[in-house]
Amino acid sequence: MFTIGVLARKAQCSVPTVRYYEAQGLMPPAERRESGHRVYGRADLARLVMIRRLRDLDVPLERVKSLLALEANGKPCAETLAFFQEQRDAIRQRIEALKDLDLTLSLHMANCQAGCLPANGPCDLYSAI
Amino acid sequence: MFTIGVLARKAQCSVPTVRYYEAQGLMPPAERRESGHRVYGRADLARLVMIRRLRDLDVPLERVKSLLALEANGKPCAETLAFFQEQRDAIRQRIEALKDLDLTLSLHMANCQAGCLPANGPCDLYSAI
DNA sequence: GTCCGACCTCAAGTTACTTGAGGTTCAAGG
DNA sequence: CCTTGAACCTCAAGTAACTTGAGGTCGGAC
Repeated sequence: MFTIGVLARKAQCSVPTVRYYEAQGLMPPAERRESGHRVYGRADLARLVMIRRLRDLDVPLERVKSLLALEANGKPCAETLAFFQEQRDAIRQRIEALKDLDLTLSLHMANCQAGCLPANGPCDLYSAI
Repeated sequence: MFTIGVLARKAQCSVPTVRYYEAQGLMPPAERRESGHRVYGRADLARLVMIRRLRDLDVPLERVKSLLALEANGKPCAETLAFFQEQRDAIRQRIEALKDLDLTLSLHMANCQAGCLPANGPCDLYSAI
């Protein structure tokens, strides 16, 4: 059992974001202390982490919401399985794109250091494309 | 020389986005035909692609703008070099995080297929965390 | 007991686009 | 030549996902 601040830190997001998710129905209404302060448990953290992961992949909140609802309703697994497959493919594509960009930047930086840093002159950003 | 539609397609973004970037001063005011239609060249494409790449890394538009301005002003290269280094580090971290998530999803899917698909029952989303 | 950091609510602001309305322009076919 | 549908134009308004701000309460260390 922990506070919203601790929850947010563990899930790597801001406190207002957690409250926002609750307001949007992505997180269940949190239990409260007498004082009105929210209290969270392990399940809440798990759910929040999952939301954040999906958001990192740019899955819209609405889709995250319906996916979580799907799980809660105990609907057939095939639907979520298909979704995960899709996400995994997206991840792999993204990894490839990032590797490509990494290489591009490295080349650009090498050019930059070789030709332009000694003279302290400008370097051509577009050469990186 | 090509139209805004062709430019957008080549840079993998929408036509309104290109116009938006122009309005925000990220793209230079495009040349126009008599008709008022915008006309673009290779340099424009290069610039737009760079903007999109940086945006894919969640670099805010303001930062993209100042970076491009830096290049245009012919300021010392060290500043942009540092920026690229930073971006490259971010990319590498992101690749690692994505690989991790990929593995997690794969494991989850395997569980899902083994334990839950035959019975067509629900599978626990949180087991993936 | 008091003080500071963490919590509360509610409203408004921000970023980066997207969508819609209402109207020209271009180019391929009849 | 004419027309017709896709692509272009401007300007205003809408959207997603947060973030920030104002104004106030709570908790626990000194």
